[in-house]
Amino acid sequence: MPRARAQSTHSLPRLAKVKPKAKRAGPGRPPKNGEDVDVREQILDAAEEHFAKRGYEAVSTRALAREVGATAAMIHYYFNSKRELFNAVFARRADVVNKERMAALDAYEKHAGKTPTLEGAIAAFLRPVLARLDGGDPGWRNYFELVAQVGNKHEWGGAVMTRSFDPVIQRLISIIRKALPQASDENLYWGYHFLSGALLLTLSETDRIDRLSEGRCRSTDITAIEPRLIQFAAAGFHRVCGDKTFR
Amino acid sequence: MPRARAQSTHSLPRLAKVKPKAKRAGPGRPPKNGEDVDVREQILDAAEEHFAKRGYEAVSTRALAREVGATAAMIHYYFNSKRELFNAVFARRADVVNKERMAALDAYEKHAGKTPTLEGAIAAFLRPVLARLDGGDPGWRNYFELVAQVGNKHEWGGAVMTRSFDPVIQRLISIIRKALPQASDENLYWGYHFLSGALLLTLSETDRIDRLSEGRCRSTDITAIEPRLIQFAAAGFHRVCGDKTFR
DNA sequence: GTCTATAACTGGATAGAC
DNA sequence: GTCTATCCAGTTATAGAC
Repeated sequence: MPRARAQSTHSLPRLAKVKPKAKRAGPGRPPKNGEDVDVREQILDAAEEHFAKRGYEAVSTRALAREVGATAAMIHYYFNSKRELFNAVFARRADVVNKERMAALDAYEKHAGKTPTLEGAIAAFLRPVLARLDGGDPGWRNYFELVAQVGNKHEWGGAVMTRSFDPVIQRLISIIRKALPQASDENLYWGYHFLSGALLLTLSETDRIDRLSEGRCRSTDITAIEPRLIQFAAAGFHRVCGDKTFR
Repeated sequence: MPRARAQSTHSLPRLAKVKPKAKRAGPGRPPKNGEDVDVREQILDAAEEHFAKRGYEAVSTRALAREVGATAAMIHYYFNSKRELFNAVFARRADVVNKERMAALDAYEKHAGKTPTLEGAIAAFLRPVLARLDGGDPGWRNYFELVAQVGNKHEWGGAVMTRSFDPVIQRLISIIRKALPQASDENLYWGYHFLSGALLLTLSETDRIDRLSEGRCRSTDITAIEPRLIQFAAAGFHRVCGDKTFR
């Protein structure tokens, strides 16, 4: 039962606080202007980190509040409920990465003209994600860890991922279809399913492969992963979509 | 929801304690002998189902107990703690599938002699898992869903998966190495990483691909997935392990 | 906007009767 | 083995002071 949030007029004259953090925040759409890192953003960051590392259910709003020096009441003030906080976390960076991916795919298609390659399309699709994984920003790494978990969770995987990422994936598949004009839709979608699994496991950055390989591979080594994933997936698509037994 | 037994029959009719249990179970090491479907097994089944569908943290021991007509105290009697219950759930079927996979790989290597193929080795590795996914047993489907979640969870993925599945994976890689004698260990492990991701997403059985493909593909359609995954992964391994730029 | 206080409830775990 | 009763720390969420 969503209640109305407090509506504060743009008031300024606040009692002198020891710590003037935020300018002001309206309901759900707080200070856009960007100097001080406001509480809302800090809550999103903390939630992102802990949802990713320990799972949604394992994290309490109290603990999140404590971490950013606020109280649990503040979380409800900004987000109404824990579940809506999760949705806000998930959507925040999805918009960014979707735009970038879409632009990369557009640019690639333009550049490739009528003869796009699988490798080129997949590379354009992966780059915006892998670049941010590799960039050292812990916020993005946490976010992608969370995506990996959600994508492999029966309860949430279908709906949440579809809502957030479908258009850009259909765009990718439309380019691959040009590279493999003889491929059936069924085979194209299965190809994407396998690529998606490989990518999600990469995003989760468990140290599984580190242990398995006794240190030869590191799950954070994007420089090693990126060209290999592109080639692996491209070869896989070719085989699946070209094999007569599947047509 | 095939819960076999009705609740509140806990008076007596079924178990006459004729069974001379070899020894009285200590905590966590309960009745080994096996005619009657005992409470311990029912708890494991219920835990498997709900941990898989909703996640470890979201499930309470109380709710599990209620579902099988027992009390929360019983869970602690058998398993000592919630976390040990999880470990028991995870280990129970891992042993079964590991034995079967190992046997399948042994049989394939024997049959293939000195010229094993990637396709053959991967098929032998996948079959014991996909057969049980396809078999309609909800227990196994729940279990594999759980594996998919754990495998993509940063916190548990590395340690839990390693402990449970490493030997059989090393066995798989040793056969693939014979099929690709020029491949570096690094490339072999990355190849497995991608295959593993594709498999885990398949195990999670979210209806993601169903939605994305608008019904053309169904995430439960093992008959469609199995040959495609084999070919996709085999082609991917070939490409990654044969590409000079990675050597 | 941010706090304290508290409502209303659920969590895992244990003691001890039978 | 299985139950009831209990402990108590923790949970989300809300009310209302400032």
